[in-house]
Amino acid sequence: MSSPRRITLKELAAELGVSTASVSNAFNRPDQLSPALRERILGEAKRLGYRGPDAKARSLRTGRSRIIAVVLAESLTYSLNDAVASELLSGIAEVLDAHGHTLLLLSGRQHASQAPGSASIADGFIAYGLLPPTLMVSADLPAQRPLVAVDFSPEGYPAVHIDNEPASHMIARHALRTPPRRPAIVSLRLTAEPCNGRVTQAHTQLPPEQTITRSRLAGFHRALEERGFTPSAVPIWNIEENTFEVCAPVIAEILDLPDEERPDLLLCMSDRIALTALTLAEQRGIRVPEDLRITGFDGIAEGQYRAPRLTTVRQDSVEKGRIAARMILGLEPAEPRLLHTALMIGDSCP
Amino acid sequence: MSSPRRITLKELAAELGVSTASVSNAFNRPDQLSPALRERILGEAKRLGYRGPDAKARSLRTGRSRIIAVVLAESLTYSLNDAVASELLSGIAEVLDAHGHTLLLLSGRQHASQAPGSASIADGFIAYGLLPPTLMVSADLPAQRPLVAVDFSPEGYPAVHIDNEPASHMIARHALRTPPRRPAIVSLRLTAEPCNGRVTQAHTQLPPEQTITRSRLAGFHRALEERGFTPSAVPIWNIEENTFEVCAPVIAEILDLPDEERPDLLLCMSDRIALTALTLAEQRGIRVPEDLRITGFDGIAEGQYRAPRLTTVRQDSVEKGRIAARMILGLEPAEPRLLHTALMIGDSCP
DNA sequence: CTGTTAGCGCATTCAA
DNA sequence: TTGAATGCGCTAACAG
Repeated sequence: MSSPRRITLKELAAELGVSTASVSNAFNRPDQLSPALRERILGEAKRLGYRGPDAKARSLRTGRSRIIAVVLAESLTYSLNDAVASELLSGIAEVLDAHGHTLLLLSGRQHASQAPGSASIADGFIAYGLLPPTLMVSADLPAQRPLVAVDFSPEGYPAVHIDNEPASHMIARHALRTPPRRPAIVSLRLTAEPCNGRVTQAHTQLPPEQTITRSRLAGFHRALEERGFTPSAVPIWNIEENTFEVCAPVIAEILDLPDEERPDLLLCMSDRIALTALTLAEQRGIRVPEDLRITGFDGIAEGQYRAPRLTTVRQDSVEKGRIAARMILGLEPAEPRLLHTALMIGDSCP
Repeated sequence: MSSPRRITLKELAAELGVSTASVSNAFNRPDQLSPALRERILGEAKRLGYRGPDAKARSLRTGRSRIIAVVLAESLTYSLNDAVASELLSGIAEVLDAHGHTLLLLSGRQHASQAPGSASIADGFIAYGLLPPTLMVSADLPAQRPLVAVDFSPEGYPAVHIDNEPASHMIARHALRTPPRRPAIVSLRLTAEPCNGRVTQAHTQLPPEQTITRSRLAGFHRALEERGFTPSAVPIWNIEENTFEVCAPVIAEILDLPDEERPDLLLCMSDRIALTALTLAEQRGIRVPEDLRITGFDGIAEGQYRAPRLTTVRQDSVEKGRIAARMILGLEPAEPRLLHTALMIGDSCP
């Protein structure tokens, strides 16, 4: 079965006895040729199975591919299963779609090792949570390609953020209205060295521009201080990956502490963490919120459908994606943006 | 701010006083030049900010882009929020990543209208749930590009499926062991005309090759018949989109029927539908499984973490994605595949 | 081991 | 309104 090589524009032109320019125009600039000829060309094209100009050649020639790459910090496998990342992608996809662009998914890891090539096909980049290594080959060089950052702040590029510190302060403040005996914090990727468990003095924390976690922690700490707690005395457990599987053992470690040591308030940095805590607490017969109050962060749908409903901070990740996409398409100025969040008081921490 | 035009391979070669071939080889075929020269080239490249061969030109020249497109039946916005579609994408991404390929996301709709161009950049296609219109420009033409179908069966292409009919039969058989008084079916995109509500004789059903729903219905009906029910007497409600928002009103309609008409068994064609039913039943004080038994389909994580745990059929969408990806990369023969499913007996229908 | 050369398929000048 | 010519940046033959 010899593949009947895809017909080219040139061949189509030859077949019709017209110039390649006319065929090109028939597809790209209808006003540049007579309707009659255009119709004839399009008809013959369809008859011969010519589907229009080849994207590879077209993008080489024009320099534009109508492809925007999204570079994700985590693996695609992980990101696609994360509600927040998925929502971000939804928002991006919505805008790109509406403007005839398509979405290329890259992961930071893959990107670094192999296939450093396919990146340069994109007209622009949206980076989520980290700066793609291939783009910072030499940091002192001027920005070479349009890039918008989401949830981190690389120097020299516009970034879209939510108000992490105030949001965290707000929810912690709410939670602390009812004074806990033993508050605790469950953070997400806070430490420089991977750590699934209790954070100690030995751990160094990631720099604030590399992780939103630091801002969230700052917000928690400010609220704790205001309520008369000593922030440094409040234990922190850390989690490296926002999945049930990774969260569960850490949460179990917390919940299985002796009654007199077990926290009665968990300030969690994501809804996934909070939901895992909710599930494991249920399994152990720990009552929420009577014995244990839990707060989340993100406002993902799953946390609002189940009972008890999660007390959390809602961030609009879809909108974050829309804005990033509009920026990269030049539909709005590429300047730093800060989105606001909303406190959602559910049943897990009334 | 004049953008310092990206340096080209040719310019780099000139700068170094070597041929373009050597530079190309330095990046693509290390064994084709002396380590010394290669090192010199790579060093200078880094110094000048040359990131390697341009993907656009490279793909034109070689004919391959290392990009695989996934064409989704629904909008990207929808698909990215659907657990099953996300899992499929995860599986695909996992394999593509591992082999240095990247993932281009296309939606059937967008694809049809605009940007028919960017599709031809892909080396191959994985179509989920529908045949991309641009690919069937003339059906009688031989298959022009590698394509693998998932969850539907276009003529002339390999397809990856699960055993929908036996799986549905299996779960319905289980559910009917405890004879219900009033069983009902909640289907997903069963009808040719969009319908969110009760399905009547006036509705025509989609042809089996276009929707897996028909197979699932057949499985349910076979089990009903075996248990002495008249399939045609069992009411069907249909839902067009697998989201809480769209499911909720239809489920509400069912649950708000007078007690003596309300079904006491819901055979749902997706976990999302079943979970919505679970949530709405809870809100109404309808006890599951005492007053209402519910079965799902898919085996998504969300259904297994919550209480009561969903009785469902688990399909491995991730593996489905892996297989499709391996086929499109030529890592395994492109022939029809049928994946098996597993009955998961939870609390919603013991 | 290194250099020269000829396109990949197309969009866009410019001339007719 | 149409056609001929040029090269986008690169890789793969081939020649040296």
